[in-house]
Amino acid sequence: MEASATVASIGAARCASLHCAICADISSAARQELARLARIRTYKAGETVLAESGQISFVGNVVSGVLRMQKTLHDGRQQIVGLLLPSDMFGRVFASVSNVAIEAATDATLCCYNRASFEALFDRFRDLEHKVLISMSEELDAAQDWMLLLATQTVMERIATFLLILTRKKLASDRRSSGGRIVVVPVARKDMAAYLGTTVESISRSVQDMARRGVIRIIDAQTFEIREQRRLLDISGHDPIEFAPVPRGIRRLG
Amino acid sequence: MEASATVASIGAARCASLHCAICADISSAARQELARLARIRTYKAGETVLAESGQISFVGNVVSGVLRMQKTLHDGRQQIVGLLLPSDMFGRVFASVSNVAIEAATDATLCCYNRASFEALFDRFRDLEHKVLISMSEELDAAQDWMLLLATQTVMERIATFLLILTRKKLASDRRSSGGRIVVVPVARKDMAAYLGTTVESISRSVQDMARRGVIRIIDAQTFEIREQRRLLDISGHDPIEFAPVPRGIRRLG
DNA sequence: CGAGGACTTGAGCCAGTTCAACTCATGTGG
DNA sequence: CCACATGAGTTGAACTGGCTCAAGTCCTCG
Repeated sequence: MEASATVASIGAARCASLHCAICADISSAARQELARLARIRTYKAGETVLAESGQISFVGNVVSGVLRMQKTLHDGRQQIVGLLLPSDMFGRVFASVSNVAIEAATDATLCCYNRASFEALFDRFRDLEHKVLISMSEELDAAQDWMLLLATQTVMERIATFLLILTRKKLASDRRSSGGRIVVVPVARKDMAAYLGTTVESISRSVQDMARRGVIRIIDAQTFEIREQRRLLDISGHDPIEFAPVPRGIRRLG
Repeated sequence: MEASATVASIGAARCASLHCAICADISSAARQELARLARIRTYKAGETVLAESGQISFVGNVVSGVLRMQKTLHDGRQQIVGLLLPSDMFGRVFASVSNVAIEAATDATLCCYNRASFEALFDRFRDLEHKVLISMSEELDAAQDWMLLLATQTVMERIATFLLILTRKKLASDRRSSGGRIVVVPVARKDMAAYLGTTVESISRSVQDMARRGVIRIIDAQTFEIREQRRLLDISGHDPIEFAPVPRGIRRLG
């Protein structure tokens, strides 16, 4: 599938304009080098970016759309271990083969760097390697949070947590949003189920139940209005502070 | 509890002799610096090394015993997100507060470094920072594997996987072992349950069942003989190659 | 010896799965 | 433009793996 992706190069100026996590907060020299290496790739929903157990020839970050990182058991059961939203980094430095499959959950645009070339920049630009380490650290935190969620929480609690994380991410990315009352789930029920470790049926039942109880209002299958943030927090089983608007360190989703 | 730990400094020679993951495979200059910073701390089973949401004042690696990394929901439910065995690194660089609690699951000896001093060495010894990045990468892989396990596998499958991972780790650490037929679970049932996302009762039932079916033999509650490796693999739901003896990259447990 | 902890075993129950039927919305081609 | 297939989501009903609660055994330690 990889072959089907459209590839294009971009200028240094445009690279900075794409609100890209890697390019942000690094020296302009490093940014220029990155822009030289950057290749824009576009994927249709369902296409594979990196295969499980496949070569990791490039890394990069999401410009638009959503990627899913998923793992599959040999009998077909699968689990999404992370969703990558715009500005999130994907791929893994210093790893030749991937532990997870990375697929486009929606149509997506990615800013990609040849992995070897990207790693080679670490020697000249220390802040780049540091940035990658910090990103990995946040991903690990998120993974550990998710283990707790998968192992101990009910389906309804998981959904509440998921909605709150989406709200927080939205607040963090655009300040001008309408008080964060509207949440758009960026993926279909199937992916939501695979991420939350449950089934589409159970998701449906819990979501409808929350709507019946007035905690949320269903605008469409992907769009919800949060009517009672406080009760959603109670359901999620988390301390309110964990979902305080625009926290000190914005944790990534995947 | 932290205060109760016994602290002692060690000489450069002894540091290398402790088969310590951080000191291995780095320049002798770096190893000397590390030895100067190293402090040996000992903990009794149950003591806290780093508290959840607490300051991360030091990092290091396990010399003997087992640490558990665990997270607790505010209603008390908790989950072990990683077990740290001898030679594993613990703590988190560039993070001031901890996302997980790190506790001694058994009596343990740790080789510790002041976090700030440790991080300061990164400028002079690039291979040290690289080593930390690789270690974090492996921890992330393990976390993603565990998410798959927690979300999709049955309790029996999880136990089989756990035993196979322990077998592989044992094979990797001492070659001279007796064909890897004997597995010693290094923690009590309660921790095993918290790690596998289940209860002590369910563990007990599944283990007894595997013994009844002749897959394993129970020597004592912590010690098992693997009688039919092949069937254990089938139960685990993994490809045999994933548990090939002494694989290329030895993945950590937590 | 008694207390307490670790592990096992039994019985009942329930959250969430599975299977199946249904409603929409979208797209395709004759 | 309609007939029909296809996929996404919802709802219902029955089933079940694993949890909870309770009662035991065995071992260790003061």
